[in-house]
Amino acid sequence: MRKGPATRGIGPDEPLGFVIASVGNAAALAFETALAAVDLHPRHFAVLRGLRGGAEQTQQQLAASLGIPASRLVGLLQLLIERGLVQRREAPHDARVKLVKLSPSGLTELRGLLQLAGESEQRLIRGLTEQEQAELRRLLGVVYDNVALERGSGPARVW
Amino acid sequence: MRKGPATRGIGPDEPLGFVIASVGNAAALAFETALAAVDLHPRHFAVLRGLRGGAEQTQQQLAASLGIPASRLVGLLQLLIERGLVQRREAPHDARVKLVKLSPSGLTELRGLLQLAGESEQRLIRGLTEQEQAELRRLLGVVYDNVALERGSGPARVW
DNA sequence: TATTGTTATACTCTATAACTATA
DNA sequence: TATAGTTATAGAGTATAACAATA
Repeated sequence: MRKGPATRGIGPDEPLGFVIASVGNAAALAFETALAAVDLHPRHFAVLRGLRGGAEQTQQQLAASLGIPASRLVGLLQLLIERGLVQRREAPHDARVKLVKLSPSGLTELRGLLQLAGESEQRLIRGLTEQEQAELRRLLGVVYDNVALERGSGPARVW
Repeated sequence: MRKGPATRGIGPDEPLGFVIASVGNAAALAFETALAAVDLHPRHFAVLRGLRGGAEQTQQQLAASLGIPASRLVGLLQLLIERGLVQRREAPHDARVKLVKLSPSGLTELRGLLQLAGESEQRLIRGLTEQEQAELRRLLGVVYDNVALERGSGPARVW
């Protein structure tokens, strides 16, 4: 043998950019699969996550913070409200505005989903020591910053 | 301040799985943007790449190796043939079968695209030493293998 | 009957443009 | 006029099913 270092399934001459992209895609798919077990999609998770602070928000605010058109939020909220995970009421001072927030069971659900995400993640990083995990996070952080630099703001949403 | 370690744009408590996913997505987007400059999409690049060996293949073979339905390959090939990047002929022994391969200019084009990918990648990993790059590759390789283990085969295609 | 490439169909996801009701 | 939420519309991308030619 000649060099040594040992990336097995991955083709050592595979461009690193492709490796990052395909591993990232696989990570997203793994989480999507995990979420499917509770019949949710990552985009619903993202909405719940956007409400994690607990405070009431207008749909405009929430949509803006998620980086999606308000019209798209409508359908996502509909499902979450049907399931009792999100509460909605008319704003007292302006009948046009609606305020949404996480319901108590929505908060519980969100915690469960984060747990789920953690388990999915554990399967991804199985075999890495604590130090290696930290190093991976640090290195990806640099890449993340480079991307953020190249585009206007931070990397786009995954879903 | 309280803890310290220093992933800047990224939120140190962001789950590592999400970090991988969003960085990977950003890498894919960056390459897509780079490809748009020559009016191609990553999926066309993938087809060219599938033909990189130079040997003739049937469309069935090519589609299978790319993991897409043969019907989907039709449109992709159409564009590439129009541009003279791919050549197609009827198989001599079986009139149902068509054989495709990279044209000479297609090979040139592919080399240029790989160059483009390399430059895009360099912008991603800017600031990492050679050693850090190798380490990142190694760590991602482990994650890659974990994913490959979890699902049947290797991580899915990016596009 | 079976297979190759192709076309038709149907479905999902998306953004943008209307629309309504308030202000 | 302007704004919040909603619904309608249109477009892209996809997989599957149907199809025509050949084996």
